[in-house]
Amino acid sequence: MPELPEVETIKRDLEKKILGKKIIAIEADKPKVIKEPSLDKFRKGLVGKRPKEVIRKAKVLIIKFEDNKFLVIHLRISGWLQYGKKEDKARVLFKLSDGKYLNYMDQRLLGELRLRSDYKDLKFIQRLGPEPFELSLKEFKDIIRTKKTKIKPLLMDQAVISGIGNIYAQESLFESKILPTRQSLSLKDREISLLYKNIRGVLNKAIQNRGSSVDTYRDIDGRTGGMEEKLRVYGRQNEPCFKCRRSIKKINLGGRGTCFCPSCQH
DNA sequence: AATGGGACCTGCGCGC
DNA sequence: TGCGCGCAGGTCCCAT
Repeated sequence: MPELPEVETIKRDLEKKILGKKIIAIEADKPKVIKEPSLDKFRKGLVGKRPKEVIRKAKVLIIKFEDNKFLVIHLRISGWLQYGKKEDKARVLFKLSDGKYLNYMDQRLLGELRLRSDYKDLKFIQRLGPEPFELSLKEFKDIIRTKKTKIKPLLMDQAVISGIGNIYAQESLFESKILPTRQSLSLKDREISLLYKNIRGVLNKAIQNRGSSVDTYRDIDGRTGGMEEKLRVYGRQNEPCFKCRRSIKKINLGGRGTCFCPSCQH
């Protein structure tokens, strides 16, 4: 899915555009993405209600309504939200009191929508580890030294650290000159410190640039991000490294494509 | 506990 | 042009 920076961008835009606007009607072209409750109850629970708060927890987007119910949206890989006119490709469509629409877009239909009286009791929320911004350097070091696994899959393990996905794990490791295949236990103290700094730096830069649109992700106006042009290693296999000009390589790690510079990263 | 594979889905680019 | 394959920002579940 969109990673932490993309979801944060959506959250901030939604706060500006939909708070206080009543839901007038809901159409579901693909009701399967609504995981709970039934479509009928989902519709009855939301029509007539106004969103009063938008929350982001790692990569999960949560909209709180005036009756204190929560619409929990997990965008997974290809989910995004478009505010404005009605979209033909919307999987679920929320008609709003200002005459506009909030379209739930999701090419691959892997995303999930839930209407619940709480979100904190959801299993996948409870299992989330701290976000990078919630961690002190010391806590980060302790985490890195706890697990016996390769550093890249570790960074992407949401139960350990939440919010980092496949793009920003690669970017953070490239900036830190650390090979994605390194055992986390082998990282030197200064490498962990550098990684800590670079994870925050990469995520902050991505937020400032409104996220990466390398594929289906768009902001709520349907516009691309801006970070995709500033990515330094993701998707650059066979292209020259920005630092040393040698060829970027791509391998498979834990089932995910992983780009790195064999010359700069150790 | 760590790791690998498959599942969930659609759609794109590529080679033949 | 058509077809099969691999691959895609995520995560869960199972087997080893």
